[in-house]
Amino acid sequence: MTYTLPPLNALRAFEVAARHLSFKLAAHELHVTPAAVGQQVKALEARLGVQLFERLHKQLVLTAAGQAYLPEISEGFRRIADATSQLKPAGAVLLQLGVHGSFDLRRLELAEFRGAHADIGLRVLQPAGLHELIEGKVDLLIARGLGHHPGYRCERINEGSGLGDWLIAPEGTADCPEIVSFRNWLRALPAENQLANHRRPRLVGSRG
DNA sequence: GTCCCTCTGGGACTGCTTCT
DNA sequence: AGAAGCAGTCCCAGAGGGAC
Repeated sequence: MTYTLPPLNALRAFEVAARHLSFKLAAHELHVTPAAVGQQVKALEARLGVQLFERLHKQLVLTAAGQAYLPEISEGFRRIADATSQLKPAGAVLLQLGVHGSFDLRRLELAEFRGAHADIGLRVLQPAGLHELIEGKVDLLIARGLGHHPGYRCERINEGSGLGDWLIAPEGTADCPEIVSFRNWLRALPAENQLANHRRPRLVGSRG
């Protein structure tokens, strides 16, 4: 069977730009310039013969065609990501976690995570910050004092503590299975673990 | 002046085709 | 099978337009 497909790079540019409704933010996520994203989208529109965005002043708006197209394309990319992660042998999926310098890794009980998720290879880089995340040196980041950042999904780790540790992942990969697994693992940790960094760790031993 | 998108020209890279 | 040439693609920098 032969598939009639538009360029996948152009589809990806469309998907990200549609999520952000901004070429600039899309470019930030894809690590290219806004001009590159704009060209990809324009080329896609030309190829399809359908206008996907309405260009307003300082704002992108999805046309009806774009709105109809986006969920299908997003679902397609999600399926590809899922299929790829299922295809890889155990441990072949490498999740690179960046952690700010004052974070106590013993809070995370990483050895237990590795034991529970043998299919995910976990590598920790400390210290690491947003710079490492933007450069792609890490896949997700535990950062302090970075509540919101365009193009990235930011979630509080220690909810209600009043202290500022955040889990940050690029919007485009925030729903990847391995990142979802780690996020769920983090949420399932006991509250004392999540707060231990700021009280002083009382976990026995270092298993990280 | 600032912000965001578009356009243009050019360099770098990729992949296909042809030749040995 | 491997090397070389070439065309197409991709992306960037910089300039410009338009609205605030």
